[in-house]
Amino acid sequence: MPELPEVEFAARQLRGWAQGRRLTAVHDAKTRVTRGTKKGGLEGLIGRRLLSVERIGKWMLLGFDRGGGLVSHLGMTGKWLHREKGEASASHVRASLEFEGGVTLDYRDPRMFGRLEAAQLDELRKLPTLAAMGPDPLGGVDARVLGEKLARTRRSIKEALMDQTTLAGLGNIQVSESLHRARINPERGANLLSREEVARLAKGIAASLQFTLEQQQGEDPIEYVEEGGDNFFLVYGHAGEPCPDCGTEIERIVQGGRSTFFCPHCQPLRVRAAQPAPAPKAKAARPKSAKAAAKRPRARRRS
DNA sequence: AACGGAACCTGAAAGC
DNA sequence: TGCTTTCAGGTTCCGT
Repeated sequence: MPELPEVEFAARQLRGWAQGRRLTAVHDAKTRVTRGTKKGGLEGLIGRRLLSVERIGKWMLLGFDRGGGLVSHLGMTGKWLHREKGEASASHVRASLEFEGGVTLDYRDPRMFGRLEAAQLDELRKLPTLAAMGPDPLGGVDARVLGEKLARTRRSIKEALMDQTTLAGLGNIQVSESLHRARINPERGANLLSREEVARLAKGIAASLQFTLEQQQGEDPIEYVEEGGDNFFLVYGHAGEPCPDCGTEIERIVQGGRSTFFCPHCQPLRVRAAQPAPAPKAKAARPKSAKAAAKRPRARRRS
């Protein structure tokens, strides 16, 4: 699903496709995606030029001339698609923006967890969620600031990092990946991490975001892991498969109703002296097919 | 105030 | 084979 790297990629695509162009028409189906839209829907933006695309965590803020604004959240399944004139549109398109020069941008969102709302740009900035957003971790995380935030909560580190006021833009995937890189167990108390662990975590977060962003290149629309895209992640979606570092089976647990993936050997719950990795049993290969790699085990039914 | 959990939504996959 | 059930997840809302 779209998290910070995917939204950053989407923002760059939107700039390339439409920045500087004037909006000539909009079509938006009346779904909950555009719920909350001020009267007049997106039509109020017609005739205005797209000046800027800003990313705030997983949100995007599009700035138009004369103070116009459009806020976009991709939810779980949303994505912006560029469509040439005459090209057939995809399924589940909830809104379309037509710009001068034959550029049409479709907002596709099968599960409708996304959101599009037009209003004055300065009004949109005041939306409670946006106003409360924590620092942006792309490009580097201030370990001291992060440590101060974490010290104030007794939640698990997994749940604390999912909170957008801690850092803006981390989701279920990036949190699992970052904790693995930092070798921290997801169930550890956020306020109980050592200074050194927080420093490792800050580095792990930045590294994971950077790595994920590097996987998205070119003009092609993004394919999310859940859709069968390549699962290049270290632990996310790899339950039951060997840890890439030590070969131990990666585990899946549920925290706050969400899946967490981690390696019990590299990320022990109790800090202990370094132990040798279990005898590397003939380094079982990761499944090659994207489908198989993306698959995660279902929760076992109780009998 | 901080936290936990349900609701929202629909396609895909598992279960029967 | 085909119908039914379960599951995923970001944010919001509500109850404790």
